[in-house]
Amino acid sequence: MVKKSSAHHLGRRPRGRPRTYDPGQALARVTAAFWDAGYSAASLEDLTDAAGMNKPSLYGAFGNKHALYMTSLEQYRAMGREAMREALSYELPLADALRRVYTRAIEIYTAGDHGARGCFLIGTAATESVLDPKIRRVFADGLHELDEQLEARFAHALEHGELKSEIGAGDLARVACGIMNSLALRARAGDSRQVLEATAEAGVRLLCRLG
Amino acid sequence: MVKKSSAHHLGRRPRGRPRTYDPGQALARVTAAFWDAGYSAASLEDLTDAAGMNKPSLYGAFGNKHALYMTSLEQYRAMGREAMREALSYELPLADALRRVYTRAIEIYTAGDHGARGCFLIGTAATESVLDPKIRRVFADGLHELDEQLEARFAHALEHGELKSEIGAGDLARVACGIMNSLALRARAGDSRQVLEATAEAGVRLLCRLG
DNA sequence: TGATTTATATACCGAACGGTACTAATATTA
DNA sequence: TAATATTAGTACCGTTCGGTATATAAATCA
Repeated sequence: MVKKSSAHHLGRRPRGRPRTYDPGQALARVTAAFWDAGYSAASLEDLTDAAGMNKPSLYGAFGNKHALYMTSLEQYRAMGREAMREALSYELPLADALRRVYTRAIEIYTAGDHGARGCFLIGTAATESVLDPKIRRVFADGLHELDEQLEARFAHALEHGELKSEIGAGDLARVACGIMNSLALRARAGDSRQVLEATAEAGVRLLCRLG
Repeated sequence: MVKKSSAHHLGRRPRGRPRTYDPGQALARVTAAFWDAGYSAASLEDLTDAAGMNKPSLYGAFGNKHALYMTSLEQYRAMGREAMREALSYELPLADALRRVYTRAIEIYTAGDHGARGCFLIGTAATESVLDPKIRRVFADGLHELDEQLEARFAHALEHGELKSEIGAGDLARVACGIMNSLALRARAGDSRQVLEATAEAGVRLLCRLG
């Protein structure tokens, strides 16, 4: 694993030969490789090429392939959590907040050197989830975390009279999350940005009882 | 590929040694193996074990691993198309028709010897879709085929005054499809049947303007 | 400057991969 | 029953897999 000595942390160089890579950047490039190919199909050579590191260095920094992937997933979840937190405004009207969420999601899902890749969790962890309980745990946690962020926003809207619905905040959140999941899948399937945006807008209208 | 001689087709035994396997059943078992592990992680040994066939026989019957997977996908799509066609009644009210669609989907998604596996396309083809254009084509076609089945039903409802909405049938269909996609992902993530059913019901209500 | 520490780089390991010759078995046909 | 056709089964092919032993390079510390 990547260990920072206190010396390095304080600005003084650590003892041995210095790294030629930035751990966070290397991990992000590894994530990109996993994102394209999936966990099983991404070979260690793909990953070292992406990271610009050789195998022993990569192993020394992040452990074996499985541990590296788990770390990749955690980094992605942290990014996604923050992106959603920023987008899901409590000051904008509910519909506008949801629009920001979907717009930001579409940005993430359609980026990628080899074309749109959707959501990293959905695109790679879902496949492994049946036979790998640890990956399933992270995948499920990722879905539920978004559920909870959305549920809090819907609960706020229901409590403040911004939205009237017989459907509870939890169920509204799961539907809203589902629409986002669907954007991820459609992006990976190659659907156009226009289709993604239209689907998101229809979802917003249904959820907010507009139109 | 599996070839049937005209003699066999007419009930007369073909010339050589007879098969000890049923091609359709073997393919279904291969599908189950792919469904659990994904395309890349399913080894040829996994597949032969599942099918009860040895490697040369499997190759002779269906071609190489990629061709076998494509055939698997096609068989699944045919099953799914028929299941949706049956469930999506034009005689029942729209909400009840959608309920049947989601109920049938949940049945398929939660079956599986190693736990719920979701949708075969979403659980396995989505991952490969970025780097494999042929798989992406089948994956996208699968999504769009369901879109069209649903769109036709929504268009029918709008035309016959069963549903009033400013949102077009196409967008309604993509949202309805998205909710089903989300059921597939949540099933694979291990969510309970109860959660899946509640999410589906909330989707039906939103789509049909109930509650 | 020599010892120590840490990272890089090469070369290699045994195992598993997808795929295939080759042989044996089992049926029809002539 | 001999010839032919088709399948089943074994054993093996070269390649790639994830992972590691070993040697070298580059820094600090004493």
